[in-house]
Amino acid sequence: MRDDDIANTMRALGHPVRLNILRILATQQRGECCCADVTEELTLAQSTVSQHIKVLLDAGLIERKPRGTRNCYIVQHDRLAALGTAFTGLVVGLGPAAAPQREAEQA
Amino acid sequence: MRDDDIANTMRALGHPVRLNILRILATQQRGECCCADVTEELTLAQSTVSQHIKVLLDAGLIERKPRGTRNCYIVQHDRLAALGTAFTGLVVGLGPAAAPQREAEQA
DNA sequence: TACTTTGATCGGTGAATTACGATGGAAAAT
DNA sequence: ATTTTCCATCGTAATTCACCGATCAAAGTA
Repeated sequence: MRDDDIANTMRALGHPVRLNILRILATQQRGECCCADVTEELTLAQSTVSQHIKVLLDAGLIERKPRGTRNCYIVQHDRLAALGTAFTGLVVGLGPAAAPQREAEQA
Repeated sequence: MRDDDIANTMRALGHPVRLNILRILATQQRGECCCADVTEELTLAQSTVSQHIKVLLDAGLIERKPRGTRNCYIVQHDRLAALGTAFTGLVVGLGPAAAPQREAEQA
């Protein structure tokens, strides 16, 4: 993962609403979670939510899964793990301390 | 660390130039590293570099240390560690897998 | 064949970001 | 005291972001 990628993914996570969306997606994942579900938990317009979702999508942090008339989204844990790894590498490279370290992922 | 903080810090890291600055700061840290040093490694204007530094500063990722006529900057490893922890917590909260995990820091 | 639901996408607006050169002020050197 | 060095900050232009309402296509339902 090179700097541009890391920066991109970081930026995708660099908005509270998107962190929230990720969380909503994760917690409701048992039942599959579509755009409408997310929207109704966030006081934002559907188009805005859709746009945030697109950002997460482009960053590879979630995946679209068409389900009949609706689109469900699932968190890409391996992508998150990859970022964790990259971050670790970065921080390790940065010096004496503070190296988060991932340790497990994708089924 | 709440969502806003995480998002802010992530956004600060969400630019390749800033990742670079962080790295430059870290590697040259033996000698202390000031704005001019950074600037001459990046094909960017001094004012632009200064601005990027300010972003990192505001995010608490680096610290300013006045050294006579110049300002030196040092990476705040504990802050990086804090972000690592927060990220870990987030990812853990997000589900089944992929939990980066930090394990050491500040002298 | 309508009609509805879902959600991506378009167009627009205002705010923020990124970049630059120029200014100004503080400390060091002369 | 004057000059030089360093760099934060200001002003500005171009770009991107965050948000909205409106629209349109696809798939399901009547």
